[in-house]
Amino acid sequence: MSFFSRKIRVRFAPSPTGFLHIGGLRTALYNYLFARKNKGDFILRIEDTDQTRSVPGGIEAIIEVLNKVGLKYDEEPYIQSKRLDIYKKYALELVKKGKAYYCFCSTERLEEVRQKQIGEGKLTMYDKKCRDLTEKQRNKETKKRTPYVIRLKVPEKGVTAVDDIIRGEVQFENKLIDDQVLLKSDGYPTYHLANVVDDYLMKITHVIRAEEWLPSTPKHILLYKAFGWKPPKFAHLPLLLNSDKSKLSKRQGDVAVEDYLKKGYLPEALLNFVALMGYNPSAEQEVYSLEELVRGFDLEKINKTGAVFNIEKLDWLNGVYIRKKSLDELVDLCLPYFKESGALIPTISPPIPREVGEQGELEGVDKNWLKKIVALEQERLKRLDEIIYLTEFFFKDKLNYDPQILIWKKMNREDVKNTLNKLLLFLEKIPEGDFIREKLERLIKDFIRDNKFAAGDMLWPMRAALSGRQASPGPFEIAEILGKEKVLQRIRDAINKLG
RNA sequence: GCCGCUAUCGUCUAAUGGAUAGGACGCCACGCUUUCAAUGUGGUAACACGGGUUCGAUUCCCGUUAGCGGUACCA
Repeated sequence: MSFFSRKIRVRFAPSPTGFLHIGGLRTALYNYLFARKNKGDFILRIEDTDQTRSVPGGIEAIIEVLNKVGLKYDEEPYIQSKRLDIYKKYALELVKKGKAYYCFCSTERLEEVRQKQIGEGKLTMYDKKCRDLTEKQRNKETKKRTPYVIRLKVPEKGVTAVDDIIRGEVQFENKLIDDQVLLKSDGYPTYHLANVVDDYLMKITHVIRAEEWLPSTPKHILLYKAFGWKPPKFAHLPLLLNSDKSKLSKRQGDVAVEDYLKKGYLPEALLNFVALMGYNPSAEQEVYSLEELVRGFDLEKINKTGAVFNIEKLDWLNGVYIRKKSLDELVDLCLPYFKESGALIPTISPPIPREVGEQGELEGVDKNWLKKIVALEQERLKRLDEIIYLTEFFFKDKLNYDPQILIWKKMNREDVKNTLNKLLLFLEKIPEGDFIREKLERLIKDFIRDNKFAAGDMLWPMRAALSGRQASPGPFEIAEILGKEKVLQRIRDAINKLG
């Protein structure tokens, strides 16, 4: 950093529409990465200048999600609706300078003008009726208390160039730029005014935002010029897309970060995933910690193309992060899902084998016991919420399943029944204390060998009987968790089912 | 309509004026295995099209096409 250069300052500036959009998360993340990489500041600014669209609790929702995913911002969040007088002051200043003007046109008239223009196949722009009002005309309207807005007096000639870090120079003809409203009739600023004034006041050095803002950037640059301020640098991020390539939206899947969190996507997976939609700091690596992302971050490397949100890859990545968790962490992460599902309510799963561990009981269920269950599914989990379905059969007394699944390959009903009967007799003789995975495995495998069974002929029906599932963890680990009594019970049930 | 942006496997991406265009997800096959998963190995699949520039273009330029974004007293 040279002696003269200012400290890097960026901001994330969402509107509180009720939830944080996944695209917003990516924008926030890139701002964060850029700030951290450059030892700068990352500011949160709430752009709630549309009274009709602000949702109660919207601000809190955004802050909560940012906290949950660990994107820490510097300073207290700035709330634009609390800064109304500032924007008004600056709007008036522009009027005084002759760079903006009062407009008394009603929305009805504006709509008429627009319709007429559409009918004639012309551009839909304000017709500048009030642009050159005399002071007399103006005073007349003011006296009548006609509602007004303040509009920017956009130059009618020339070109405004945006120098974008990601896209290079983009030019816009001034004559195609509308005389933008800066201050609305309700006294609130529009996005354009508030954004420019705040970025100036908050000493923002780099505006990193989504590509949808690129077309309004010349308006912003014109505003900086009108004020006599130096514009920040701009970087317009490629959009996040639905699979049909339209801008990522609800209707085609979840769009709220909160929804992903609820389903059991881990914050680190979400950040990792979203970071890679736009660029990759290296050629081979796919899994990045936040620190690694910071280290490798470079605005110039971001590509220009929109990125389709590919949930399958997110699922894979989330699985990677789940497998990296320690068992203790994972159990804690799964706990809310167990609780919500009611799986832990003892009435549903009464006598279960207990080892009362030092961690104690949890709503009637021993945590060590729960740990064993979670351990079995760790490598199968893609989302935390799947833990419920995956482990359901541990908590139930009666399993409901089609007896057909008990039948392995070319065996028939009778074969399976006989096999299970033999297994039952054998297991009955095994002492309860030997219902430990390794021990059971050795005993049963010996038994299989001694009786010249094919392993699958015995183990498949056993596993299916214990789980009631086509696919599940192996029979020995399930047996250990269920304990002798339940194991025998389930095998008897299976035999009965086979008729 | 007008303005703007963009174009590498189905998807996310890497790289390059000269390479068999690399990785990941997905999918397929095989190995491991009692199933599933995990894991290992291998495979599938891309430079939108047409002109230039150049000894040589996926890469640079122009155009076409397509996609997307914007076109509000919404952000």
